Amino acid sequence: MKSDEVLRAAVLLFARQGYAATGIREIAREVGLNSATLYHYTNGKEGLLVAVMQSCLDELLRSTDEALRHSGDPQVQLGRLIRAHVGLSALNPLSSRVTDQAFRSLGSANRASLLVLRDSYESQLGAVIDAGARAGLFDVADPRLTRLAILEMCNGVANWYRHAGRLPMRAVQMQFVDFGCRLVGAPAMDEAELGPVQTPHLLRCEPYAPPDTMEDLS
Amino acid sequence: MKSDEVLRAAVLLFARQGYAATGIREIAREVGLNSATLYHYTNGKEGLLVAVMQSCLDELLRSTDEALRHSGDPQVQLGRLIRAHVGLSALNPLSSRVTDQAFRSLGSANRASLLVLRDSYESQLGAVIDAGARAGLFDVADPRLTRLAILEMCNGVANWYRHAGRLPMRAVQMQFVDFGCRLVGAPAMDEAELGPVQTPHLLRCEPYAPPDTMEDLS
Amino acid sequence: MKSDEVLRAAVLLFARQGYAATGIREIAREVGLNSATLYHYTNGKEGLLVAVMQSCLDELLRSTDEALRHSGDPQVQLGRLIRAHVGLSALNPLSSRVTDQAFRSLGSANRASLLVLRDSYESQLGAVIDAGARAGLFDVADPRLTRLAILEMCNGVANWYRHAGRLPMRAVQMQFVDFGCRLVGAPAMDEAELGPVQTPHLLRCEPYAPPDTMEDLS
Amino acid sequence: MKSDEVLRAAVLLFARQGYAATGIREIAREVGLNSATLYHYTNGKEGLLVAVMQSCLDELLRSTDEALRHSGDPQVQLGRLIRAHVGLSALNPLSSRVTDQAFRSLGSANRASLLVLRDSYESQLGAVIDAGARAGLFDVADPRLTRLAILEMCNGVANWYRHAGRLPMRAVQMQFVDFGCRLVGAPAMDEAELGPVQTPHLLRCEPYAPPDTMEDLS
DNA sequence: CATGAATGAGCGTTCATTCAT
DNA sequence: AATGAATGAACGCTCATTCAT
Repeated sequence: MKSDEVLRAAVLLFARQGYAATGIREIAREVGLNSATLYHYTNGKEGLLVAVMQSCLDELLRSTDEALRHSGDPQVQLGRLIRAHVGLSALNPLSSRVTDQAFRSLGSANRASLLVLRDSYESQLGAVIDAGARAGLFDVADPRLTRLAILEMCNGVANWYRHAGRLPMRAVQMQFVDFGCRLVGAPAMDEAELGPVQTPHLLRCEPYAPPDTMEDLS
Repeated sequence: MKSDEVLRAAVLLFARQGYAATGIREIAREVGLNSATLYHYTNGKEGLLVAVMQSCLDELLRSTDEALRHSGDPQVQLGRLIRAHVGLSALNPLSSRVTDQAFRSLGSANRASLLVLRDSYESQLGAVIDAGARAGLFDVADPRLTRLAILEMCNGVANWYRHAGRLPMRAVQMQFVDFGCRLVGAPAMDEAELGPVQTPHLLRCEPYAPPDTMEDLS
Repeated sequence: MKSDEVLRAAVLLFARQGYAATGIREIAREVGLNSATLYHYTNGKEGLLVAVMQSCLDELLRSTDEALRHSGDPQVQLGRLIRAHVGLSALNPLSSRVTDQAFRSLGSANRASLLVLRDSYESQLGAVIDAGARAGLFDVADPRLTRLAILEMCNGVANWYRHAGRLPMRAVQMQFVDFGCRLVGAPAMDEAELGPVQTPHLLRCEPYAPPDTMEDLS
Repeated sequence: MKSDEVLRAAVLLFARQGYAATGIREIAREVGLNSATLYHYTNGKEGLLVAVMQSCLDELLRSTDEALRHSGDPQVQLGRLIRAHVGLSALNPLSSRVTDQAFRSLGSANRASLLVLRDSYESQLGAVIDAGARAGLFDVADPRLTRLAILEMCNGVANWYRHAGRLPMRAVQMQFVDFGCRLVGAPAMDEAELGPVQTPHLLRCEPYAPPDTMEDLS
């Protein structure tokens, strides 16, 4: 669909240059449209950003639900949470990056409603860590700090992961699950213990970015 | 000095709104100057950004040197590296944040020269991890991934640390040293083993941001 | 007919917001059409305006003819002219308002041809006043100024008359006939002397505007 | 002053083409400025309009005060009110025209505050008519209608009066005072009875419009 | 040291209109 | 009869920067 093409072009440019530094004429040019035509497919520049962040956060929450539903064991939950988060970020690095960095570019109404989604995710992660700590399964000195460290570590994946990279996504996911276990002081887990694989969804707003154009992402 | 006031105002606004979304009139207004006058103190908007990033990266490299010089033991080096990095980020969260996020706003010449500094830091961190791994002191499956995880985790500090926060800086530093040890699979260290305290420098470009104005940083 | 619906929507919006401030998409939306479809029913935006002004001025001239034909007495003619003009404006306030104010929005060709109609009306009014003055029936110091005063007074009716108002149209008409007589220094007339009632026509372009939506007309 | 030049250019174009149909680049070109420079002298397009309407309505109210203060006799008050209003409109026809027609182009905040001024004027006129009627000095069948007729008649002056016209302003003023007396059924007054001459002020926003450029005002 | 004035370029957005379907 | 798609032009406005004073 054309409107997805527009979305993908927007994400590509937002990720490369930042939201504020990207013009809608630039986005339009990328998909071969006049800038006016772009308004048939979108609700304007902020509308594009909202669409991206919305679908990215929706998917994050959806996969979070699925991750937590599988087991009541905090360590399994933590592992599945990280695997899902990393999978989403690795499969959709540009959308994830934009979602992470562009809150401040939103108008206050949109910012508020999207922050609700992000906060919901973060507090679910926090709850899992707290539960593991209380149950004596985790060895954490400061659960809040641990949560922040894990979060930044996982969010960071979008900053460097490239599809054409050295490691397949599955390996990166499992490495990060291991990082998570280490950070909470829990024993290592193998893939079998995590339960059924969660396949991350490719978002309709995620552009295909040829590897060489991504050099300058940061 | 007046030019430092300007620098601090710029950092404050860049951190809050992003470089592209901040106008130089806005910066000038913050320090009670006409926007034209500002050009007596600076080299323009990008000049301000370069000055901030330069001094932040310089200080990061300086403290890195100091950290590595103290001991040849990879674990001590890693701990001191993290302690310095976290200290710098916590004491100068706004400058650190700007430095981390604004590479893409630089012209290509400035970007290239500043990336050299950042890459130098990152490769020194990488070298320490590799050394620890080769020496059998660390238990790392993929040194490169480990380096990235540690980096993002430390960089992330600038996104949430507040001076008026729950934990004193020293506690946060030691927590992150512990996170680093866990990630590389090394035993925990206490403060004594790290050697003489490294006092992070307060950058001349770091603004004092009243805690309540920082709520909306992300 | 659908094309009349379009016309009425246009008049409503032109009267409320002005011609230049009204978009054709807005007009189309009002009648539930796509803006492109609207071009099947009209000759574009200016075409709509021309149609409105044309029919309003045509009707003004038609009722003028009828008014003058009935009697040769300048006072009766003046009274019938005013009664007709006020009746037309009161029954079609929105169309009249648009017709009065939108000459400047016309292209030069259309403006010229429609100004001919308006000038024709105004000079017929002027002729009646001149005739009454010459015949000693009127007491006017400056016929031209008197004509202008009467004209503006009558045109003004469209600015404030509302169907749901305090006074019925007939009463307003007779009041203004009286105003006219006073301005030319002629004795008052009662409705009988004016001859057969002239029933103003409801223009096909006159929209029905619910009284509460008309509060903000000026 | 340059900002007055800008104001005058704006009034000229607003009067000729209407507010909505006038671009700020057009205004800027008229005074030989870049459209951006215009923002050093003004608060933008609506700011220009507000300045014009404000000063016009202020002056109307100021002269109204002066007119009413001189005498308690309703007929003298009415005469002085009309003389002042017509004088203001004749000396500043373009500003008056814009002020009369552009309420609907204002944002709601500005519209509300300026409507207060206009309503204040209109109700003072209404009060004078009511007083004359109650005192038996006037012979009015419907004071409200009479007020509207006088208002439209006076406002209309700005639509046709030209400085280079046939009649000097003073003559037009006295003619309209006479019209007013006739409309309220009061005896004619000569200039002496009206009390000291009120000299209307030339507004700083009133442009000098060469007579030939004003042909197309309506 | 400081500023008001100035500008070309560009911003996000809307415009009236056309045309293939 | 109706519309989605498309566009060049223009909208009001802000930008970083320069320069004479």
